[in-house]
Amino acid sequence: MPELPEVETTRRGIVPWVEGRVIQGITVREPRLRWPVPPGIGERVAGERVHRIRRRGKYLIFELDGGAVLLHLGMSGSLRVNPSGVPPGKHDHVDFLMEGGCCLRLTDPRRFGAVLWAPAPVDAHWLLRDLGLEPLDGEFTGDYLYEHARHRRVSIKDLVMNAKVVVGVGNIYANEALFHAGIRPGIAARRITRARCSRLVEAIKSTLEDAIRAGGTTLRDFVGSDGQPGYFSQQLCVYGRRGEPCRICGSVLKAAKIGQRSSVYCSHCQQ
DNA sequence: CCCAAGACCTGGCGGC
DNA sequence: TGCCGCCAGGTCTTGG
Repeated sequence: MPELPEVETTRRGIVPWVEGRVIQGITVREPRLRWPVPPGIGERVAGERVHRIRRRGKYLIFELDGGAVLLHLGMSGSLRVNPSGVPPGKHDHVDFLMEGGCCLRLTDPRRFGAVLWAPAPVDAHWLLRDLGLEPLDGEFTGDYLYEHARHRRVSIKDLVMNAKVVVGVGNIYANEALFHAGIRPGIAARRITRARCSRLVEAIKSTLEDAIRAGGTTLRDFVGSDGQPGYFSQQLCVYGRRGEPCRICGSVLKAAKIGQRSSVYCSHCQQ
């Protein structure tokens, strides 16, 4: 379920093991991910130092000389640091063998993840170039959201999940942020006032920050990169709580399909 | 350009 | 216990 907080938690977990170290080689057991893992990627990156690991939306970017490895966890991916020599499991598709002997392992049962090479300038890569603002960036404001919302016929939930507007807001945190902002997920974006856009932007920021602080949400198959689960699931107000009482007013939470995705909301607290 | 729906995959769950 | 249909974190692609 990696959304932005899970990806950021993963990034922070692997930085001490990867940043500043040389990649000795890559083992690709299963190249059939969202896009095929490029056949020559091992030769391209072997012997290169990872200068920095940064995040853009839900992409992890390993910056090397002359380009970067782009990594996406899809819907079911996770990255772990293993001591080398741990036998791979069925869904352990790619290993990065690091200087010092540890092994960064990508596990992804559904294979919606990606491992790609992006030549410099990395941000011009076709997967990155059209991405919208980072939600935690100061440029992401109520006015920015309002300008993107005011002529759009899609629901406000679809709009905040649109990566061309703002990155990193997936189904879980869209539901949560709309609850905290008191906005029904199915309302047309064009009907949201500037003031409510501001409230929603603040809710998106605080929800993501709280989730990062908690180490992400634990759902089914996500485990933090250090092998420990995150704790944000204990703070979820609506996601996965259809039929349960609202934590604020006690009303039974309702569910609806919006833009093909399940949405849960409180019909009393959200208007 | 905008929007809705389809596509890619596997695994877990509830129901019978 | 076994099988079947449904559902799930994402997001690119297609067609209207």
